[in-house]
Amino acid sequence: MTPLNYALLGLIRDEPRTGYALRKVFEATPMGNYSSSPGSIYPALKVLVKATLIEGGDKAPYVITAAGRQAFNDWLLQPMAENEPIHMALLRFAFLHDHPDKQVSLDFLKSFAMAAKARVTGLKAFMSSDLWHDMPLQSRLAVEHGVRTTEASAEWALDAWRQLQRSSGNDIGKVTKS
Amino acid sequence: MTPLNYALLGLIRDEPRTGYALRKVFEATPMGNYSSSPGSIYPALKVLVKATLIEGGDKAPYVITAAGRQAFNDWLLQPMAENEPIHMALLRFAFLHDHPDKQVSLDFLKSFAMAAKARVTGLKAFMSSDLWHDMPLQSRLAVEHGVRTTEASAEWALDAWRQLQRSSGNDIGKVTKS
DNA sequence: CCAACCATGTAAGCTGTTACATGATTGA
DNA sequence: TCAATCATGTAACAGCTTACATGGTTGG
Repeated sequence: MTPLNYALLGLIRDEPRTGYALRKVFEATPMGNYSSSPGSIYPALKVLVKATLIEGGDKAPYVITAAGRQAFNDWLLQPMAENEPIHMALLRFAFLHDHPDKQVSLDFLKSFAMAAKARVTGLKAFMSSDLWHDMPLQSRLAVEHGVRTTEASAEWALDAWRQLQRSSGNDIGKVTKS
Repeated sequence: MTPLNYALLGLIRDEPRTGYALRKVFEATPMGNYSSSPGSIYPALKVLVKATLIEGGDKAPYVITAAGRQAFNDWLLQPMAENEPIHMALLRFAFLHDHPDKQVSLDFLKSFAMAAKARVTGLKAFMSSDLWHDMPLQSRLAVEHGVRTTEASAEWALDAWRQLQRSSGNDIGKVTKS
């Protein structure tokens, strides 16, 4: 299961879509990072069908299967690891939207903030090493960039936590949905 | 010429190194994003030798050639494009350190800040679109993350500009170097 | 002497991209 | 009718990773 596979699976979980509709999503939203063009999407969809995570596809929209839902949830529910690429973690977070329990999203954001802070700590450790002092200014500044953006990431997580916390409450409009 | 090729070329330009020494740099510094392990580095070095951008290599350190220096500079001296991946731009910036004219680095930072701001504008445009309002909170927050970190990027560029501006001045110790 | 590190390499495979091809449908 | 868009696909390649293999050198 590649990143793209999960992205596709998630979009299909949200609502049944054809391959073409999926491509449109990638074109129209910042999810475009996850590929785009036919050469990756159509083969990936076939893989998902073979793995019985989705079904459909003869001009009909793809639909997620029970197994697919299971696999997708397993993936979603892991906390963020320190070495998980940030865009991966964000993808997972975005797909937590229809999880019935808001607390899951809140917990995820906590783990996100922890991971980001751990990375900052790692970079700062490097900045105390011998190597650091011998580096030219431009190189040191480039590392600083990493610190700054990762700190911004961590702050975002905290702000997002607060926003989500005071948001309209659990699972509006999806009571007893199968 | 791949990202890794440029990273290797730059490190060899800074000082002659063996393949192993290059691997150590990737292991020991945040440049580790640009690969690591033998399977990528040694083949890449051979490619660079074949392209006559570097020479050496029989247990001897690789050294950059005149053609290599030329190619590397051509790559370095382009301003940042809006769609250039940030880590690429940062790699280029880091390698500007021994350019005799500090102004080049300053100009690059300006283009970096512009590119970052343009991206923020793009994201904000998306946030005014119809799609935006139909997106669930988590997805919107994920997009916000992009805004926050990209803004941090732009601010970094401005701060870096100031720091570089008041730094020790042009080309210390490299007057009349061929 | 043996573990650890120096140093280089290859083979297989995974992901994804680019570029192309195909044909149906729809609106001006 | 003709361009645009819907819709799907394949072939070729790029770039990198993992895992393995190999042999030399050095320090305890």
